[in-house]
Amino acid sequence: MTEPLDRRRTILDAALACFLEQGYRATSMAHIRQKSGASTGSIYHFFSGKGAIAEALLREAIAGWAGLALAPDQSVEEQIKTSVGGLVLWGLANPAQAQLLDELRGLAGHDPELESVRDFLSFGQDAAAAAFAHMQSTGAVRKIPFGIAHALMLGPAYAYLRNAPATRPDEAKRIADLFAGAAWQAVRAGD
Amino acid sequence: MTEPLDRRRTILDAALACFLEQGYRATSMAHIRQKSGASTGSIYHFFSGKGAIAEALLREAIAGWAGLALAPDQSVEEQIKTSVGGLVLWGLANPAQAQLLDELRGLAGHDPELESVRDFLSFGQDAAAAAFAHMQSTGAVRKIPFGIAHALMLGPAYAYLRNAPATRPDEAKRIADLFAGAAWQAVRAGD
Amino acid sequence: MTEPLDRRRTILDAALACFLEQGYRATSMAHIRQKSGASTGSIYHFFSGKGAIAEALLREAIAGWAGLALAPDQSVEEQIKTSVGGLVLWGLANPAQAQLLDELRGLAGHDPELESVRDFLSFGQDAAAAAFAHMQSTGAVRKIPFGIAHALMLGPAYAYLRNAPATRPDEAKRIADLFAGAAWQAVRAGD
Amino acid sequence: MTEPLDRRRTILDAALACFLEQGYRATSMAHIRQKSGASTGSIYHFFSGKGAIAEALLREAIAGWAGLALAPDQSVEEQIKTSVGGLVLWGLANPAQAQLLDELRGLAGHDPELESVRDFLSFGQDAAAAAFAHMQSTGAVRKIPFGIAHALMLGPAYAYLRNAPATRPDEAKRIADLFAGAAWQAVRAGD
DNA sequence: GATGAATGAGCTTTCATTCAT
DNA sequence: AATGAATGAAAGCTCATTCAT
Repeated sequence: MTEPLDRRRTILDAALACFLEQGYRATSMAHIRQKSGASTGSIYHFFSGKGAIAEALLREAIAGWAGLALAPDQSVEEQIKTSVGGLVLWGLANPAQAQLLDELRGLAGHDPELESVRDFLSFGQDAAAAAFAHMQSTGAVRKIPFGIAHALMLGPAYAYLRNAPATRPDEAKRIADLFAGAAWQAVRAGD
Repeated sequence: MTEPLDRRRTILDAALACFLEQGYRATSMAHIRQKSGASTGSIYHFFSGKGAIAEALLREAIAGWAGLALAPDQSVEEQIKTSVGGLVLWGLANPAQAQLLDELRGLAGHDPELESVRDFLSFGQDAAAAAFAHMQSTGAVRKIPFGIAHALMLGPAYAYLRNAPATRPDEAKRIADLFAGAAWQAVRAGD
Repeated sequence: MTEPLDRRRTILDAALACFLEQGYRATSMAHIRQKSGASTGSIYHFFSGKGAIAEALLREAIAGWAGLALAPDQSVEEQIKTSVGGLVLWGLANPAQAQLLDELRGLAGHDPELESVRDFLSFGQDAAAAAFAHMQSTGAVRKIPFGIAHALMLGPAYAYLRNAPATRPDEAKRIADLFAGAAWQAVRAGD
Repeated sequence: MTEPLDRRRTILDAALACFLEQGYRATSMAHIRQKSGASTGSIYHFFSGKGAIAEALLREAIAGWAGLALAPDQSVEEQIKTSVGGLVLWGLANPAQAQLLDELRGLAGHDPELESVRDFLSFGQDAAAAAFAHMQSTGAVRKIPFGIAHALMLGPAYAYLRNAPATRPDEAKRIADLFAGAAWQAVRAGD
């Protein structure tokens, strides 16, 4: 079997490679076509456009990073630290995907072809906001608007990952703990 | 003289208006031409391209925000709080410019036509790194790499300003203090 | 049996709906596929292409309108009035189909994929020409080329139906009589 | 001067040639580009799109045909005969342009890129309607809706020109008179 | 009878930039 | 200083049709 079983998979892989190499904007459908070996029509048979490919990749990338809200038996402190630390660990282990995520987050605000990406990301935000509201109701975290809390917790991680140098796994663990600790300090209920 | 004295000014104003309305990427030279009333040739007489217009606007925007390193007679705590708080105050008072700054920061990493913007921004980073190194040498702040410290201090502000709601001046002050305080807590020398 | 007996019928109905909604040119095979629920392959199993679907629909539409030459025991005046009046009545009662007929008549002249439609329509013309030649041989109508006579008789009806407003049945009868009378006046043997 | 003075003119001429040869729909911007020798950008510098080129050509074509309402000192009968006969004479003398007019009239109803053509044509209709209303107020023509009168007067001419055979000038005069006479008979005030 | 993946030429349009005047 | 005509590569996307299963 020289022919790949799943053409859709081939296209996604090629697109991811292109996006990581040159960025989303600089990647044209022609690039993806050449890299994947699929025809133009085949690509559009599976995806409605460039934005839809990005969205599919983003869903996969984020599925690879555990997600903000999970493990309900953890303490609030552990939940937050796990979320933030997990993001940093994932980002340092997958720097290219993290940069893609960052680029798409930036572009989604302005680019109509990334509307579905915008919706997808804001959906994640809503879930996080709900989880945080619950934490506030137990008195575990500061009574501040979610927008501010979110910025305090994840802003440093996003900012760091944007320009992070290559990092060895053991270092990555220490850095992740550092950001996780800072996030907790920033939002824990005041003394 | 019905003709404005400074054509260059007219072009910059028109470009800023376009960038704020539609974003940098979605703004074409034709848009700027129409909004400014200047001819294509005139625009290229003053600016070498779209990236150069963006850079000029960015320099003006950043000049409007005091800058990281200043007032050498302040304490380290005051310096950091002033820097971070000042960024937040400026961003809440000039939300459109703050969004432009954010968009350009994101694009500069990938877009060749924004190379000079990238250089300009990284120059600011270098100055900030030097100032932080000095603070570390006095023992006032944690001994962590500048990249991490920078992310801890300014990451939350950048993240918040990206999606910040419209804010009244008195509220803005409180929010700025909140981010300034958090930045100081995150990097002050450990207890 | 949830599946309809006649897939061909389903496809024709869907295609007609599409053509009426958006016009023939703007309707893609994909539209027909979606509206009909049939697969691409199924459509091509029954029809050799988009033009063939149009032709099939046109045959049905025209079958619904009695046709030019009929009822040989009528007087020439009645034959002509019946033909023209019948066209107008049919067109006002089926405005959407009439518009489709008009669109296809216009396109068939230029579009290679509508060659069979062109042939079909010109076949009708030939029959009408023969009938008219017979009328001329009896001295009942003017000795003018059929092309001119045809334009005089049916031109007004086609022109009116193209933009006709919605019409109540009783009004339609009066309008049809008006066009029928004018057609007869235009081609009857001169006084 | 080998270089044409007016690039816009060159483009229009090339476009007209293409439209007449292959029809509007079958003509691509690439065809116009090749035939005119102008670059893509140059074409779009002068025209906002294919529809705008068609509109410009249509305005010229119609300007070449005197127009419905003119010479106010003519009798109503002369006005109508001049209009209809003039259309036929023009159409037989310029069969290609007449076919283009016909094609565009047909397409303008459905094609969004011909919206301006539709507006232009309906504007002409409005003027004709006003002129006809005036004729009705003097009692010279039948009291029938303008839509019907318009179809009676011009429908035959349009229908004939669509398929008209090549015609010698002297024959054209006779045919034009025939259609003009029929138009007048169809709408003159009843005896 | 039926499916839908695959094709690829072709489409209109955008755009930053150059340069003769 | 200023003009605007001219450039042409590149973009995202459509679509009728084919064919192996």
